[in-house]
Amino acid sequence: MDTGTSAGTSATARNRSGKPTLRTVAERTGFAVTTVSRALADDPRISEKTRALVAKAAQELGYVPDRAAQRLRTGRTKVISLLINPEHEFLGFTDELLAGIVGTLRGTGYSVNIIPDFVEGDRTAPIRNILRNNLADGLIFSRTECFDERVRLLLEEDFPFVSHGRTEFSMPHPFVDYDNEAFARAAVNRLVAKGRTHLSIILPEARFTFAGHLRYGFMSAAREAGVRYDIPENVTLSLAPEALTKHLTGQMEHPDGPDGYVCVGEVSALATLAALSDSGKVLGHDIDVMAKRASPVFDLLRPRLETVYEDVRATGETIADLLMKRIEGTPPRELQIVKAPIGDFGT
Amino acid sequence: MDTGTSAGTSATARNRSGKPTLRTVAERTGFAVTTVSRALADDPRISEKTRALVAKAAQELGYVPDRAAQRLRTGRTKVISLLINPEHEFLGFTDELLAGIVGTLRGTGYSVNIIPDFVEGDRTAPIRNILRNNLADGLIFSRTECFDERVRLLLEEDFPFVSHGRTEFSMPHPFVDYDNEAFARAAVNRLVAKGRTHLSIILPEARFTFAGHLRYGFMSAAREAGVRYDIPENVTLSLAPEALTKHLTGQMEHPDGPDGYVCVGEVSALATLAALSDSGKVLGHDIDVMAKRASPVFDLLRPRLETVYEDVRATGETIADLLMKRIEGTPPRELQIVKAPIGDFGT
DNA sequence: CCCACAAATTATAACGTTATAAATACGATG
DNA sequence: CATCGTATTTATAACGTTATAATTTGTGGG
Repeated sequence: MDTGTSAGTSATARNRSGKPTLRTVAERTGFAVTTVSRALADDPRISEKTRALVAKAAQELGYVPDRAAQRLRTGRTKVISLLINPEHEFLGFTDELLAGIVGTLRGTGYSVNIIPDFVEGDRTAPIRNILRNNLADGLIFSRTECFDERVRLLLEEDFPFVSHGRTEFSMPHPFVDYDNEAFARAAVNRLVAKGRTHLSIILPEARFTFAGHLRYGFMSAAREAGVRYDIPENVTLSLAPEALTKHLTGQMEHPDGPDGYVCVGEVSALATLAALSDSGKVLGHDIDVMAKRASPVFDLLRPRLETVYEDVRATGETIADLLMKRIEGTPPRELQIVKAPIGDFGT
Repeated sequence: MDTGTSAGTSATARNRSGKPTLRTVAERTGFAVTTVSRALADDPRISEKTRALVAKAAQELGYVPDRAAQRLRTGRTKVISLLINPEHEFLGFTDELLAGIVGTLRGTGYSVNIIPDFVEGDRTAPIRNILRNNLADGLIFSRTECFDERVRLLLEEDFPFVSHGRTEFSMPHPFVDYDNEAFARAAVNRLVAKGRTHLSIILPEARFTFAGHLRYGFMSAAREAGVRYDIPENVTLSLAPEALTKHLTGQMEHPDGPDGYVCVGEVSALATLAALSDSGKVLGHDIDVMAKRASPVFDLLRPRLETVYEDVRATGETIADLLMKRIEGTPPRELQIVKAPIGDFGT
């Protein structure tokens, strides 16, 4: 019986910090701690009536399970680790990815834990640490390489993860990627349609898988269209922005330079616009530029570029979603998604 | 005695997952679990000799303490929570702040946990959750308001935190802020020195403390210089970027519009440049713009703006630093830092 | 050689949870 | 009415650590 009037007056057990535990709920309801634990987990071995009673009492007491205790007992951390890189081709890449991930994980009980992924040196070190110390139930990372050590290690250890970007391993693993080949093709085609005959692109470092996709899409579309193209060696998106600008300016000032550029991200696009300005060329007249944008601030750039959209936030949401499924046991082969470019150049 | 040759062959206790625990180290060394625990914590009650022996054995076995168990026993989580906001006046603000925090916390054993801070609704909700579930040992957040509910709550609960930005409460609390008043003053002075006589600025929403600092610096410097100034009502940095551009374009097209702008961040600066372009005005001729930048990509903007630098990454480092000190007991009054603008306009 | 006292180590319990095994209660069956 | 099987509940132990209290060891003084 619940008196209803004596809330808080009974001498129910409370721990040192005053927070209710399973024991508090047990004493309040008269059931054993084990029963309460099971009732709250909706264990079918506990009768419906008891489950309802316990749920009500827990609610009234404001009981929430202690994460550390659950973790110690079960070995599950309810933590997802995200490896973050300091550098990206997009501005605010991490911001957006994180927003997507965190937004999706909201209400699942999982929290997101940030681990720096300093690209120099051994990229598996932070992962080994997570595995060894059992710091997370799942892992997310980006800047995936063709033969990514991290993927190899995680597959070996059978640890749940979703990568942003594919690898070239034969063994399937969960990933969310963007169709960079399609993007590059579309950009080339659009430049060709505008009458451009000499195209160029600055690629990411070759070790990253998407560099290959971009290169393939760019080259094959250019060949099919029968236009000339240049892909500079030794110049990648990893270079400092000013170095990119300097390179592009030099290229543009050359009498026989490219008249059409494909830009893989915002940094690249800004560098191209700067070079355009520095070399005195006029967008749409001397040169055309097609870019991929990931953030709405791109619309603030002048002169306006023709772009398609890569929704990094949505990517984060999908990644979180797939990771939850992976943790629940869905096989890797069913957790591979390639997102199409959004929108059409020039609209 | 250590045979030296039988590494791994002895039947030392290992837990289910095969990871060494205190017990493993205890059996290996012959000491009690308690002794090992203390030895590893460099407890002076344990003799030097024993400490060395235990340390060596732990090292050899690859022992690392179990976080969940420590957390359950001590109540300390070794976790720092960071509330992140989806919107900011800087591009990649979270990226940079996070990089600073995570970089500094590296090697301290603390990890960073991300909590979304959806500005609509009750901003204390996520914090209450952290307090109730004991999910962290310390808290970091930004976008601090003059009378910030979060600060009030955390002070009340005596929970360690460092805010990015001050409040106007009389009770001291730890914070790291940027001297926005000095920035605004300097920007105004520079515009005046360039002969500008009618200045404007778009401020953050008034509830944020730094809006007041900017306003005060801007207004008082303008008054002292005896120049006209405009601060639009109902137009704040919270508006969508296009709305900002539209507003600014309208202002610039007005025959009696401002001839000098102070921009508080990159979004604002980009909007101003876009408006400049859209209204056909020329930077340096019709209008001058002074901005605060936080990222190196700013250098890619054309036309080039005169800027000072706010180092958000360094801010993150300082915040993490202060938070560690706060957790160790340093009083709040000693943990208040205001960072000066870096660099000089026009250099 | 015994005792007091400090130094060093150890035993025990507890943090809050869940897995395992054991114990009840409840009908239905013969 | 004894018995069995099932449904429901409970007792016990354990996850790996650290705080508290108890014990052992060592040392110098009388």
